Amino acid sequence: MNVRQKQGQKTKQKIIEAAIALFHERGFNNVTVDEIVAVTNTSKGAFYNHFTSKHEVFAEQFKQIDQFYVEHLVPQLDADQPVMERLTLFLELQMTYLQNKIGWDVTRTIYEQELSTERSSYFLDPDRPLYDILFSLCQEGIEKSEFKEGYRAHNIVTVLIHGMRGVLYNWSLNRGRTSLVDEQRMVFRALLDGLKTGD
Amino acid sequence: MNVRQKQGQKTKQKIIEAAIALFHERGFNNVTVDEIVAVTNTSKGAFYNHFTSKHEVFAEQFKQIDQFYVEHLVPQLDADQPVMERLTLFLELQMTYLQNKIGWDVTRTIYEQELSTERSSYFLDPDRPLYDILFSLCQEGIEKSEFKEGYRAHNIVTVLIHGMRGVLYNWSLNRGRTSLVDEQRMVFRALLDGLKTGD
DNA sequence: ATAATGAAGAGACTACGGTCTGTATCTAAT
DNA sequence: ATTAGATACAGACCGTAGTCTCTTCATTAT
Repeated sequence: MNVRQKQGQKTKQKIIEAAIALFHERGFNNVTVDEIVAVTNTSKGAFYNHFTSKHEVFAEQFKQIDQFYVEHLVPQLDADQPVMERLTLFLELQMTYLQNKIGWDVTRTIYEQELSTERSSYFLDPDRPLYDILFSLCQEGIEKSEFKEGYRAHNIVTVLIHGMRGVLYNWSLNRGRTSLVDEQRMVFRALLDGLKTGD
Repeated sequence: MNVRQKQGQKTKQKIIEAAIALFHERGFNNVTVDEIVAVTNTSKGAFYNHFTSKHEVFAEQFKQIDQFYVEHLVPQLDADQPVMERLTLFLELQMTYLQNKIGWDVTRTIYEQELSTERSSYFLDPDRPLYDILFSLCQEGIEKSEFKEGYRAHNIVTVLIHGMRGVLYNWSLNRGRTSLVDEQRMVFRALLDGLKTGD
């Protein structure tokens, strides 16, 4: 990385940090791009050279979310446990993390952005790590006959993703006034009960 | 209603009809308020006198959705059938209606608006007819022991709403490329299976 | 009949996300 | 060493949602 690129990355990082701090402080919608470039002593030109939109600054911390799942949540899952137990634990840990570390405003902003923008969507990216995590768990679950007959791993993942979306959308809609962890528990208890083999 | 109010309502209606037509024609984001007031020979003043935002013009047709549920879907439910059957049918009819008559762009716009605006939210309005429909069905289901022990009607409604939100959000996100009806079937089969009494 | 009130509406104006053009400077090819 | 190209950045500019002020005129009170 040469001098020029290094300078660019420094500016980009400076903007990210200032923006995230401001968003956290006063909420995404109450922070303007003009303000971000003002406090960082940069310019619109610099900002839009590094990001395609104000929303995209979020993508930075968003990518860290899946990273966190892979690095800190998956290792907590005990491979000796049934897949169902592991799924339940994963969902519990995931939602706890989102509720306590990420917060509803960031979640809301991401959910809003994904709907509004024509640009590339992270939710629709099939290579998203979250999908791999769920897929391999579901695959294993099917092999061990923990799921009802007739389900393909892909279908179960779809169902689970729908559940997550519903729970997270609703939590965002309620501006964090509901308990994400409690609602998640209620929804996925029913969902997983409906998916598992009746014995 | 005096002359003045009558004139006001006439203007409002004119704006609604023109706006809905334009939205339907070219998509919500590609229609500007300036354009709407131009084709209706009105003004920004008139527009914002009747609506608090461009999004709100949608609310008009949105209210018709619940109206439709009450007037056309609920009557199709056979009270002799088990509640579970009726719920399944209701969801099927609901999603078919949304897919074929309302469309993903309108749905997407509503879902986006509900997240973005600080203003009054229709989704959060406890008096929304949809909630009554679901609540009374669930209440009856509990009385007839069709649901697992321990569930309150209120909880089941919450779970169902989460399911709907997830399915509809995802469908909007995919810009109608997935089959809402099929995905709904998959999700709610699992969900209702998990809620019903195991016998 | 006259005056006061206040809603419906017109349209200039503001705020802000995003674009466009221009400039300085680093890098790479000759 | 010189030159051509690329890129980080500055900041003027644009488009559009939403606001503010002002006018008009139906309605109501006196």
